[in-house]
Amino acid sequence: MSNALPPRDHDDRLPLRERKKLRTRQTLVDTALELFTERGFNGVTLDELCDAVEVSKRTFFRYFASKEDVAMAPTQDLWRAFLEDLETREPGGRPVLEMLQEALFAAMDRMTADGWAHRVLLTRQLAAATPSMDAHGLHFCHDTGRAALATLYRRLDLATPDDPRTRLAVDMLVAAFHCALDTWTAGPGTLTRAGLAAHVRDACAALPGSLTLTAGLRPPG
Amino acid sequence: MSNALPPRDHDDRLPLRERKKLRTRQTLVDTALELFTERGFNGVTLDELCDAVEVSKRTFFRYFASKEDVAMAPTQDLWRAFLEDLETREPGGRPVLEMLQEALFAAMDRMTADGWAHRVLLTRQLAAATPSMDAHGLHFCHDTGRAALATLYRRLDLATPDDPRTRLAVDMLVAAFHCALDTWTAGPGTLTRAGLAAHVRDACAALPGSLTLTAGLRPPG
DNA sequence: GCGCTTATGCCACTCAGTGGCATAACTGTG
DNA sequence: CACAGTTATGCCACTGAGTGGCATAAGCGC
Repeated sequence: MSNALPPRDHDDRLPLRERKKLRTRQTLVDTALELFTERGFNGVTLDELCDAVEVSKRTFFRYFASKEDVAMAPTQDLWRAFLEDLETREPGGRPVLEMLQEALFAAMDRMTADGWAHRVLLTRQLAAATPSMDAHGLHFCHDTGRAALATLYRRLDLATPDDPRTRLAVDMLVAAFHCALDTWTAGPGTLTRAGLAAHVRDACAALPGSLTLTAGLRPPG
Repeated sequence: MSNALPPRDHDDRLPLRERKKLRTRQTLVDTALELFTERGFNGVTLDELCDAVEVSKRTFFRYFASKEDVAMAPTQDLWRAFLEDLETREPGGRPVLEMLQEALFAAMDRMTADGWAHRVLLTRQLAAATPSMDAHGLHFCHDTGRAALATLYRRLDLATPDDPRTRLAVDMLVAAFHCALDTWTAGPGTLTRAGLAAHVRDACAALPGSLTLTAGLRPPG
C-alpha cells in the first residue's frame, strides 16, 4: 500500500496507525463505489477490488462484513449518527415522530465529509440495480430502527412495550426517508445534503395525508 | 423420488407432471423448515437438504432462487394472493389504506392450506434468528409493495405519480403487517390465521396514533 | 535500539449458486 | 402400444463469497 498523498480527512493528532486504517477504509469505499458503478456490482469480484486497493481479501473482511457492506458505508454513517443523536435529544413535549425527524436532520448536518451526498447517490443507484444490495440496505435500516426503538424505550416514559405505536412511528420515519431518497435521486432538484433534507421534510409532512388518501377507479380510456 | 403417499393437496384433475412438481416443491419447503428449525439455517447445507428430499441441488434451484427462498414460501404465498386480490378490489370511496388492508385480509382468508399459520410462524422465527433470511424477507416485502403501488397507479385515478402519499400508504400497511407478525409470534394469543388477522387489525388501527404519540423523559431511578 | 501489540498476508477450505449437456420421465398423437 | 416431441432431472465442473489458522510485518511504548 504505497499510498503517498492522503486524499482527504488527514486528521492529525490521531495515531499514525489509526489514520492508516481510516484511509484504507475510505479508499476501499471509494474504489468500490467507482468500480461497481462502472461495471455493476456483480461485474466486479472482490479479488479485483482488493487488487485495485492493494489489500488482501482477508483484510477486506476485517473492515467490512460483506461485499455489500462496503458499498453502503455512506448510508450507514448517516444512521449511526442518527442513533448517537437520539441518545441525547430532548423529547420536549412534541410527538415522538418529530423528535425522530429532528434527530435525522441533525445526523445529516453532521455528514460533512467531502462528497458525502455524491456517495449516497451512488449507493442508492447501486442498490436500485442490485437485489442483494437492496436487501442488505433494507435489513440495515430495519436493525437501526430496532436500535432506535430500544433507545426510545430506555430514555422516554413510554408506558407499555406492547403498544405498537412507538414502533410504527420509527418505521414511518424510515419509510419517509426511503421515499425521500428515491424522489431526491430521481428528481430534478439539487443533489446535495440540503436537497435531501428538503425531500425528507416533504415526505414526513405527507405522512398524515397518506392515512386518509382516497381515490376512485380510473375512468377507462 | 419414491414418494408414495401424497401428503396433502392431492389436487386431481391436474396433469400428473404438475402434481409431482407441486409435491416436490411442498416437500422441499416442509423439510427445509423442519431442518432449519432443528439445527439452524446455517447449520444445514443445501446438499443435506437435497439429500433428505432426494433431489439434486441443480433441481432445487429450478424451484427456488436461493436457500433463503425455500424457507419464506409461506409468507410469499400470502403476498402473491394479496397482489391478485388488489387487481379486482373496488376502491369504494374509502381511504386507499383501508382498501389495502381489506385486500390483505382477503389474502389471509385464502390461505387455507393445512398448517399454513404454523409454517408462517416457523418462517418468522427463522428470519428473526438469521440475518440473511431477514434481509431477503424485507426485500421481498419491498418488491411486493412496489408491485402493489404499480397496480394502484394503474387502476385508480391517482393524480400525480410524484405525490409520496400513495407509496407511504403502502409502506404503512407493510409496517403494520410486520408489527402484527411480531406481536402475534411473541404474544400469548392463539397462533392461527384469525389471531394474526386480529393483530393486523390492531396494528392498522394504531397507525394514526403513532403520528401524534408523545412522551417525556423517563424519570431517573 | 527492543520487546509488545495489532494489522496484514497467505493458504487451504466450505458452501452457495450457475452453465452445459446427457438422460430420464411425462405428454398426446397415430 | 409404440413413437416422437417436450420438459424435468441428474451429473459434473466451475466461479466466487466468506472463514480459520498461522506466520510475518508494521506501528507503538520504553
